[in-house]
Order: sequence, then C-alpha cells, then structure tokens
Amino acid sequence: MEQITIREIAKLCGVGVSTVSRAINDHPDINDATKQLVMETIRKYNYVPNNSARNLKRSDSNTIAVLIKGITNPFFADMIQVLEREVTGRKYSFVLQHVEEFEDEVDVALLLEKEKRLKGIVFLGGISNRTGEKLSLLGVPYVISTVEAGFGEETAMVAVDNEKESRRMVEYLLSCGHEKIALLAAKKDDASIGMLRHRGYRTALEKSGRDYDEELVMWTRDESLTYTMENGYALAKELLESGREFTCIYAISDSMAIGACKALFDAGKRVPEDYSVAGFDGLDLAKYYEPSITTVRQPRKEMAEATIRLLFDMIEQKPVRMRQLFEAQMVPGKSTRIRKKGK
Amino acid sequence: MEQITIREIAKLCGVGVSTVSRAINDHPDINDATKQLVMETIRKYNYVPNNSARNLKRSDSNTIAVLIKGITNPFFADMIQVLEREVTGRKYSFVLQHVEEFEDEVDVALLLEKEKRLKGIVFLGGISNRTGEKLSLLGVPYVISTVEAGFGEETAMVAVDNEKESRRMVEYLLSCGHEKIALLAAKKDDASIGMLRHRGYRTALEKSGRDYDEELVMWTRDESLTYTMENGYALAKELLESGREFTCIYAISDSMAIGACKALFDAGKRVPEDYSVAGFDGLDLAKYYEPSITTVRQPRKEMAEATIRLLFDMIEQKPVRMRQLFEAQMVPGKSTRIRKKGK
DNA sequence: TTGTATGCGTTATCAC
DNA sequence: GTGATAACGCATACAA
Repeated sequence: MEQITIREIAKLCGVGVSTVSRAINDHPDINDATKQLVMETIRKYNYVPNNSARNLKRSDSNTIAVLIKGITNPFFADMIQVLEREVTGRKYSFVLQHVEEFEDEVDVALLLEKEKRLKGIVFLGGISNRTGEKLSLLGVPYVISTVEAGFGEETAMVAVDNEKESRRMVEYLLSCGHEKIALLAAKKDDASIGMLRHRGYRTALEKSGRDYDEELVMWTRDESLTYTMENGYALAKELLESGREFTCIYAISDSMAIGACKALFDAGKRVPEDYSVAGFDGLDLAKYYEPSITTVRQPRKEMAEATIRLLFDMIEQKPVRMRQLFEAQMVPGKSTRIRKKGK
Repeated sequence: MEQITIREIAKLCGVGVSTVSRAINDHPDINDATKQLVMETIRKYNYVPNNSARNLKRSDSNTIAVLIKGITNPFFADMIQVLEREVTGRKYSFVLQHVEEFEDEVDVALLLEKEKRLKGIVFLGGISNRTGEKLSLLGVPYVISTVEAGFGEETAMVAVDNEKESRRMVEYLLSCGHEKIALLAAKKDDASIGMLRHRGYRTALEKSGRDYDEELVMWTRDESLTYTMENGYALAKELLESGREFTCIYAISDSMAIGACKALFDAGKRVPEDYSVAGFDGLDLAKYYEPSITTVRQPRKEMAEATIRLLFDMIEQKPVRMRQLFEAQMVPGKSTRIRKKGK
C-alpha cells in the first residue's frame, strides 16, 4: 500500500506543496480556482493527510481530550454527550480517550498532550490520590470531573460531595424508620468515591447515635467489578445467606441496587414490602426500573457543562473557582418504604 | 511549557540521540549501563516521547483500532472488554476510537490508519450500506462486527442474522397466543439492523397467514435516539394513547422494552398480565429487570472473540471464512405470558 | 498568489 | 556499542 502524500497531490496538480496545504487548511490567500482544482484531485485520489505529521508540525491544535476510566459505565453516558456538544460548540476538536483499568490516566494524558498538542484535558472518574501527584507535570489546564479526591486547592475539580450525599441518603433511610441498614460497599481498600460513600454511611449512623455495625457492610471482593448489577446481586445474596438481620439495603450505586433487588426477588422476597433498597447516582435506569429505585441523583449534565466552562475559563486565563461542588438531589422511589415502629 | 525532547535527554546523558532511542525501544545492541543511565534521566526529567513523531517515522506499529458509533451503548460494553483483552493478549496495542453520530466511520478509519500505522480495524456497529463503498480504500484488514449490511462476499463480517432472529422472536410470541403484536421500531428510513428486525417481524406475520398491520408499528421519530429507554417509553405511551388494540409489545431492543414497561406501569397496566413485552439483544439488564424481559440473546462475547480471530487470520494471511453468522438464543422471560384463546 | 526550503521529534541506516 | 544524519509528511516563513 503506497501511501499518497501531499507532494504527489502537488505534482498531480502542477502546484507546490504549500498551495495544497493552503487548500486543505482553508487558508485565506489562495486563488479560488486553484483551490477547487486541488480539492478535486484530493477527492479523486482519496488523499488523506497524515495526522501524525500535522500534529508534529502544528504548535497548537484546539483540541480538548476527555479521559475516561471505564468508558462503558452508564453513569458517564450522557455526560459524554454533553461534553462533546460543549466542546465542538466552541469550535474545538473533541478527543475521547479510553483509559484501561490498569493504566495510569495521567501517563496517558501526558502522552496525549504531546501527541495532539492539547489545549485542555478532562478527567472523567478514575483519578485517585495516588495518581494525583503527577498531575503537575501536565502542561495544559485540566479539570477532574465527578471525583473529589483530596487534591489541593489548586486542582480544578467538579463533583458532588460524595460523603455528604451518602450521609443524606442514610439519614433519609433512618427517617423512614430503618434501623438495620446494610451497605453494599466498594472494595475495602478503595480510596475514592467508594470510600467516601462508605464514610457517609458510617457518619450518618454514628451522628444519630446508632452503632456502626461492620457485620452489615458487604465489601466488594477484589476480583469483582464494583459498580455492576452482577456485584450487587452477589453481595446481596451473600448478605441474605448470612442470616444477618436488616430491613434495608443501601447500595453505593444504582446498578448494584438493581442487582440487589434481583437477589431479593430470587429469594422470594418483595421490594419494598420485605426489604427496602436504595442506590446512588440517579441513573435513568433507577427511574425506569420497577420498583423505581430510591436514589441520590447527581446532576450529571450540569456537572458536565460546568466542567467545560471551568476548563475554558482556565484556558482563557479568566479567574475561576477551582473547586466546584454540586448539590445532589434525594429522589425517593418505590423501592423503599416507611417502616412503622415495631415492625 | 518547553517540551523536553529526545535530544535534550541525549545531551544530558552525554550520549547520542540514537542511543536514547535504543534505550527507549528496548533495542538489543546497547550497553546495559548506558541504558540504565538513560532510563534514569528520562524518569528524572519526566520525558515523554512524542507519539506523533514516532508514528510518523515508524513503518509498522502493531496496533488494532476498534471504531464504535455510540460507545455508550450498553450492548457494546462487554464486547469492548473482550476485544481489548484479545488484542492486548496478542501483544498488540489497542486503540478504541469513538465515532460521533454525524461522522463517517470510514473517513475516521482512513485517517487513523495513516496516523497510527494500523495493522487492522474493527467496526463495531455503525457501518451501513451507504458508507460501505469507501471501505475498499482501507489499506489494512478490517472486520465489521454486529452488523450485517449487504456488503459483498469479500467483506469480513461477524454478526447474527437479525432478520431471522427477529422473526424467531415474533414466531415465539405468536406461539404464545398473541395475535396483535405491536412493534416498537427504528426510524422509518433505517437501513441497518432496525430495518432487518422490522422485516423479520413482518415476515413472521405474513408467513403465518396473519395480516401485517402498519397501525401497530411505532416508528421512532427522526429527532429521537432509537435504542433508548426513553424512546421505548415514548413510543409505548403513544401506542397506548392511540387506543389501538394489542396484547403484546415487541421492542427491537431491550432498553426500549424496559421503557415500554414503564409506560405500561404508569398507565396502571401490569406486565405480563395485561400486556406482554419482549425485547432484543439479551442485555444483562433484561435478566435483572423485574419482570425479566423476554429477549433474543446475541452471543456478544463469542462474536467479539470471533471478530478478533478473523481479523488476525486476515492479518496473517490465513484462509478465512469472511462472513460469520452467529446463532442467537431465544430467552423467554417473565415479561411475556401465554395467552389462552378468547382472552 | 504561489513555490522553495526548513524543521517538527523520532527512528533507522549507516559509518565508526 | 555508539553517534551523525537522513528521512517520515506536513505547515509555514520567506522569497519570488
């Protein structure tokens, strides 16, 4: 496969390479007729400029990259839509970069920054305190979205207060009369939102004078993926089979909550009559599920918009508020019930 | 931000650039001590090689790209996992490329091929007859996965027979005693799997001597996204409000089926007692939903594995079967019931 | 308005 | 083993 280059197009048209380049890049000072000719031969020979060469030569490129760990997570789905819309709407190119589970997102960012001459970077999920240190090596503005790790004040961040919102949920469940609330938690050594949501659970119990009972906390196994229906199912099943007493299951994600419901149904239990179930995130699915899942809705679209706004403000060197915490919304569904004293 | 280059690393180490290059790329003929020194300074100065320059210079790169239109589609989620595992397991690099709704996936492929010196390409979804023509411009092997458009025999393809499987579903529903089966369909001008599933629906009815009733076909509006819960909800709601008679809703995707269930619940109906609901695809969600959704399960992981196997066989110039159709599996759930004659 | 020449950062081919 | 140096394909400063 002999690659056709700009030089050959130039030869074919009987012009210089710079003229072809000008045609491609919509430069102003070029004769309209020659431009037509060039564009036509390009189409005719299906010439495609080599992006590596372009990126290498260009000093800037007006592209924003969004790095996502777990691109298949439904939580990110509509955020991606919004991010893309907002970026392209500002006449910037949009690059969506998937980061594999075992990869370091900052390393990927560093690579991509050089490769594509990025103007800005968005980290969607993923980043933890550990990887955070290398962030300072980034040469362009970046915003960490949906995760509020313990970075400094100088790190741009858009998220909800996971601990607070988790606490809010547990307080709601307590107010419904549930005393024994089981938690479907992340892995025990989680250092990100899983930890924060667990902490919120614990704080809510303790602040209200209840005991925090480690027995009712179901930690995700090391080999499992945390935020999945499958995991919710497995954890709830294990909980049921342990014989421990509880009236309510609080799962740290909606997907896990749905898995938990299935485990209850399979055991012949009803939701919410026998057990209440609550989730976190406010996915569409929580609304469409039957019974609809009681959840805490993160304002995903607003957060996505704020993320891009913040990023561009940084790019344009405007004064910004670096840490933007959004308020989540308690969404009671049909999966939880109010429990009278005694029963 | 002054970018640090290979030349500066060379100067810093007091060696030539080629030595640094050799260190980076694990070349055999280099002294171990100098290699250590080079690697250390690289780490120390956080040098990251510029990928554009590498891609430009390299003649081959051992990377496979997977292009996905609608990367947030849950149908693709576990397929991506498998594709990634299979590719990296073969010591190839894996590039996941998101294609925007309005973009032409073949154009993107053409660009990427030159930019990254690809060894092979996988198209996951998306490709239609229209874009298919330009496929021949691709200089490397490619496989089209999960969509069986009407390409020629020479196009590598892995998919299920959508028309046949759709027909199978409708025949199952007919065998359950449903006579008036409404269809939640794709857009009317769909030229891909949406069209095929509709055709299977129609054929099943006609082959069994029933009338095909256009009144019972709910086409997705132009402005809506087809395969979503939201769309299923809207179409089912419209159907209900039209007052048309039916006993079963067949949605061409599981997500739409779940949306349809919600519309029925909201209208005070029960599933499956009042109306049966069926979907297509066999998502995990169909299993976890309550009631579990009757569906046709596509063997996603097997298809993903076959896709990579086929691609690598092509790369290695082995003889291959270019068109691989997989058998789907009818999965009866609790969302459909058997209807006795009369009522 | 157009063409020529230079360099972007890297790898690979040579000599040494 | 190692170091110059020539490409890779393109954009652009500068000359024409």
